[in-house]
Order: sequence, then structure tokens, then C-alpha cells
Amino acid sequence: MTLPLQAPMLLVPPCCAAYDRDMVPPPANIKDVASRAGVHPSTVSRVLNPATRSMVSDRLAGRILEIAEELGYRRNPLAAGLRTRRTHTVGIVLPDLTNPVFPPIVRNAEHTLGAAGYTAILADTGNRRRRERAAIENMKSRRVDGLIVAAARRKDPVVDECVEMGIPLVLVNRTVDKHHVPAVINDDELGIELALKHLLDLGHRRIAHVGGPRNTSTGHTRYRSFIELRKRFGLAPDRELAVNAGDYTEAAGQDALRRILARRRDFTAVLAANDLLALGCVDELQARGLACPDEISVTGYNDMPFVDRLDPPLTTLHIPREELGVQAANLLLERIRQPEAPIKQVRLEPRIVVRGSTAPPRLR
Amino acid sequence: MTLPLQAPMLLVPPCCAAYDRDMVPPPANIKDVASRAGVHPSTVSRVLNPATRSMVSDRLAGRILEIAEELGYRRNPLAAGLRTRRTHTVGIVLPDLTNPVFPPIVRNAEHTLGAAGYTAILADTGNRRRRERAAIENMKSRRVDGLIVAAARRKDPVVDECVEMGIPLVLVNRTVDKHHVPAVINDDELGIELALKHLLDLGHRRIAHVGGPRNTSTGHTRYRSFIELRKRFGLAPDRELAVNAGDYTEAAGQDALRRILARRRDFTAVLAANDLLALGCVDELQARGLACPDEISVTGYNDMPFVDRLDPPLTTLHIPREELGVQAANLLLERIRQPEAPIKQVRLEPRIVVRGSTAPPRLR
DNA sequence: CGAGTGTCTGCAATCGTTTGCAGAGATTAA
DNA sequence: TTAATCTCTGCAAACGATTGCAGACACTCG
Repeated sequence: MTLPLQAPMLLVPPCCAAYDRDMVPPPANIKDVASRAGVHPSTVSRVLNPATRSMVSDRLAGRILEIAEELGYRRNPLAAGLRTRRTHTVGIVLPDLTNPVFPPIVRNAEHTLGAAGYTAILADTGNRRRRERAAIENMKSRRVDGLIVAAARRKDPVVDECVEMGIPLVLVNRTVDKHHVPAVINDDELGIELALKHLLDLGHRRIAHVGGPRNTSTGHTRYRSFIELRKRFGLAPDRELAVNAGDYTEAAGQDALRRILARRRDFTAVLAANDLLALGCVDELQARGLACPDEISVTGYNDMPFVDRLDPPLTTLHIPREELGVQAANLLLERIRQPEAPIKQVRLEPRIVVRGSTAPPRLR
Repeated sequence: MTLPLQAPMLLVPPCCAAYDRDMVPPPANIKDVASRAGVHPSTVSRVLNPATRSMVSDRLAGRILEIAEELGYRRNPLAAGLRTRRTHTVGIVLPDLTNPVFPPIVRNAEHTLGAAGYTAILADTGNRRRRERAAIENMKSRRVDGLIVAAARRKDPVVDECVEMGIPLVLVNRTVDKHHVPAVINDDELGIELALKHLLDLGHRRIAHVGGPRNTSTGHTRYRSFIELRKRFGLAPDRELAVNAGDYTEAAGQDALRRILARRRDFTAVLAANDLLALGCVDELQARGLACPDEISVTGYNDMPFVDRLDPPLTTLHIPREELGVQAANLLLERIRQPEAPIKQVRLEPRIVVRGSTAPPRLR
């Protein structure tokens, strides 16, 4: 492991492990630059930091920059972070990266943060509360400058804690019940209204709802909107036809529809709170030999990638996923820069995409 | 920002913003614990570090642990990392998170790393070389303990550089031409063989190949395997029927098939190097009114989520995505712990999943 | 009783930056 | 000529941990 090479063999003390051939010169630090320039490290620091750049004469600054370049100097964010308490690091917490809604959000958030000089730390909680807690705990101890949380529950003590501690935090996709938390979400009332209207326009009257988990804001709001809008549109309230799934998965959707079918079979359409749930519904219909959309129409929510090429192509609500990521990142950046600024919530509008999974009800 | 709280409010000079009531006490550090326990910080450090734990008497250690717990002490990984040069941080670099192959890999890698006490930093390069370079540069300057790279090109100077610098690194999904880099990949020869055999068994003889980008190991290996296996199976070499797409996207796949169709139209099946490419092929066939699989069969590679429910359901090669992530993480952890251990490459076996996009050739 | 042996803990330097403060010159004003 | 002002740079103390070294102490043994 210790074999001199490169350097003139003869001059190398054979005892000295530092001349190891595998050894790579350690990256230059601020002291190296300073001594090479014949100045004090603090001067170098000032040159490299835009805020203090003007404190040193242009002539000297130029020379220092050259030398830094020449040595390939890169400042050590750990050391800087230790001193300044700003790590230029942001945590992204999500419930399940394999849910196709999240990758575009994460991707665009990461890009936006990166462009602003921030690095993303990722944690997938697998929908587990303990892991959410652990992930955020870890990020806090790593002194992240802020958090983007997509895994929030409606009541989320971990989120509350961050807010109390004054850690800049932005929720995305889902929010919490407390209203003073910055968030970028969908206009779910509008989404459900669009879907419901679409089904009504087609002539459906007996419409079932497979909702999301009630402990998520999306599950809750979409469910509530469904109930209220029914009323508004003059349909009799019919709680028997609305059910909440335990999770945003196909299996949970299938199970939920099964529960509805156990009670009633006279509906002609299912409005699902999410594409995965919708797919679960389609599965259950198929299993029972009920044709979609000929016998029963199904709508989803999110317009996940590829649902346009499914069989049947899913009628669903398109949400601006990329936009969600970008806005969340920007909101967080604002918040980091001005922690005292008033809290903003951004609500993006979904748009309905009509495809093959919905059709006029067959008379029966 | 100096911010004692707790202290009796009445003693607080009303002018001083630092005593703001919104202010939160700073997290306890090792000195707080030490002084509370009446010992030196180094003692606390030793208690908290498993490797040095045995150096201090059980009695004292117990007391210190209690106090640490009581104060909610969490060690500061930045400070520790600065001193020890180990940040317990791993970089994950990928080309495109919205490609459904990657989320499961990332997810499982992150879980595995997390269980071992490592935190994941994420970068999506958007398939851009510059961004790959920048991302890795950033991670290096953040002193990650290792890297998992899914965005590697066959010739990848950035990867070479990391290897030279001795940064533990594991490639996943794709590898580089140089063979002494640890990697977890698919057995692409086997995959192509399975697909080709399947088509031959169905009776196809004139088979086209839409390959991936030649600068990726997967694109290259699958292409080469296709050519060689043709020979081995006694089919005449026919380079006119094999084309490389510029990218792993539907658009590139569609374009590639278009190029083949411009030359020849007598093939009865397309073996695509990737599911997205396969979908692009299906699009092009559809656009030309060629039925799949009735007139032309198509196979993919990767078995992305939901391709089983497409129209037509895609015949493809299933790869153990979860396993890829887990193994990559484990390989990296090994490498971090024993940088001098011999280099390992793990090759996982794909398995063919026959679905609706392939059928016997129609006589014509 | 003194030396030798171990066990436990403290000291202080270190990791690489940042930043308040002060001092050195240069320049201007009186 | 001297004082006042301004501009630039250096000093040194943080930030929060880790760790080689050595000292304190208790104990055993000859």
C-alpha cells in the first residue's frame, strides 16, 4: 500500500507513507491559496465571497482569483457551514418515489434549487411516520437551510415542530390543516368540480367516489369537495357511494371499490381521487366482468405518465407537476432569504383530460 | 444571533432583538453536555462514539448518555465531518428521474444507505454532460463518502477522475468501458438472447433492432448482442435492420423506427433496447396503420411500471429494479469500509415477460 | 515504600472557513 | 506639519466536533 513512485525515487525517504503512489494530493484549501498569494486567508475568503468582494482592491482580488483557479481551489461547504450556519442544503422528504407523481416534482425542485446554489438531500419515507420523523430529524441535525415536504399528513407534528423551530419549510402537493404553512398545492375543489361536471355532462347521476386516505389533505379535500359539489349540483347526498381508501395504491383502490360494490351496484361512474386508485377500480371492474367505460366510467387524478396509453386510456385531471416542483423550490428560496416575509400558499389549477375511460351511461 | 431563552424575561433588555420571544434555543452541543455532566467534551465524544465507547467507565458513560438524552443532544455531522473527513453522505447521480427505471433504484438505494447511517444527496443531470460534471464536482466538494452513478457514459472522464482520486464509486444500471469500476448491472446479453429467442420461437426471422444510444453501455451491449446472437442463431447479418436511437425516449424510438422503415419494410418484429423506445416504435407503427402485434411484434426492456396495462401490453424483459438499488448501495458501503478490497461487478439476470405486443408473424 | 502497571479522563491541536476588530498606510483637510 | 479620514489587509477567535498524548490516580507486587 505504500510505494513511492512519480517523485524522484531516490529522494523519497522509504519510510514515509505520505509518498504513497496511490495517494492523491489533498484538495487545495484556503490557506494554500493565501500563502501562494502571499496574503492572509481572510483576504482570500473575502475575495471569494460576493458580499465581501468589494472590500479588497481589484488588483489583489484578480490575482487571488487567478491563483485559486490555478490550484483548483473549491471552498469546503462543511467548514463554511459550520461557521456561518448556512449549509446551502435543502431536504426533500417524500412518501414514495415510485408513485409517478413525485419524480417530476423532485426533479424540477432539484433543478431549481441547484440553479440557486443549493444541494438536495433526499429521503423517501415509504409512507411511514417513523421514517418521516427520522428523516426530518436527520436533516435538521445536518443543518439543512430548508425543507420541502411532500409527505405531510393533515395533522403532522413533525411539520409543526419545524415551523416552531423556525426552519424554512414548504409543503408540496399535500398540505396540513393548520393554515400558516407555506405550500404549493393543487386546486382540488376545482379538480373535483371539473371531473364531476364532466360525468354529469355525459349523463351520469349515480356517481361513486373512491377517495384517498383521510389523513392526507388531498384525500380529505377531494372527498369533501365531492360531497359538497354533489349537493351544489342538486344531487341527493349519498354517503353510501363515497369511500376512502387507506392508501394511494392500486390495491387500496381495488379494495375500496369492492367495499362500495358490497353495498350498492347501481352507480354508473366512479370518480377516483387519484390515478392509482382509478387503476385499482378498473381492475376490480374487470375482475367482475364489468366493462369500462361501457358499463361503468372511471376518472382519475394526476394524469400520471402513460395513463394516456392504458387500456382504456384514463380520463383524469392533469396537474402541472413540473410547475409544482419549480414553485415549491422558489417558495422555499424566498423563505430562506426572508424568513419573516408573509406566508404564501400557491394553488395551481388542474385541467381535465378526457380520454377513453368515460362514456355516457348505458341505460339499465 | 445570540439567543438565550428560558432566562427570566424580566432581565431581558427590551431593546435587544436577540431575546425575541420567537427565538428558539439553539440545539445543545457537545460542550453543553460536557459541562452539565462536569466532564470534558472529549469524554462525551468518546462515550458517543461506539469505537471509543469502551474507553470510559460504564458508570460515567451511563450518566453522560442520560444527560445527552435529556438535553436532546444530536451530534453535528458537519463539525464531525470536518474533523474526520467522513460525512456519512453519499451522492446519487442519475440522468433522468422521470424515466421510470430509476425511482425504484434510487428509493431502494436510499433505504439501504439510510439503514447504514448514510444520507443521500441527489442530482438529476437531465442527460447533460455538463450537469453530470457539475453535480459530481459539487458532491466532491461536499466531501461525500461515496457515489452511486446511474448516469455513466461508456467513456466517462468524470467517472475516471473519481476513480483516480480514490473516491468510492459504484455504477448502477449502466457501466463504463474500463472494466475496473465496481458496478451493478443487468446481464444484457442474456436479456437480448431471451427476447430474440422468444421472437424466433414465434416464427419471426426478419427482426429489426432499435438500439439505445451507443455512448451508453446498455445501448452498446444490447446492440452488439443483437448482432452477434443473430449470427449464432444462424440468421444472416443484416445491419440495415439495426439502428441506434439518440436517446432513451419515446420520441427517439419513434424516430429510429422511422429510419428503419425508410430502408426496409419487410421485417415482422422489432426488438427495442428499452421500453420507452418500444413505446415510440408502437407509436410509429400506429401512425402508419401497422397493427401491433398483428402485423409487427414489438419487445421492450426494463418492464417499467404499468407497461403490463398498456394497449397492447408490452412484452419485455423484467429487471430486478429494487435489487439493483439495494446491491448498488451495499457494494458502495463495502467499498467505503474497505477501499482496497478487490473490485466487484454484480450482474443481475433479467427474465422475459411475454405479453400482448408479440405474436407469430402473419404470412405476407 | 517505591516502582511498575493499568485505567480513566483532560488538554490542546486540528479540520477549513468566516468575520469583528484593529492596525497600517495613504490621502485629505486644517 | 499634524490630525482626521478612508481603504485595505491581517489577527485571532469562533463554529462543533475528534484524537494523540500525557497526566492523575488506584492498584499490585517485590
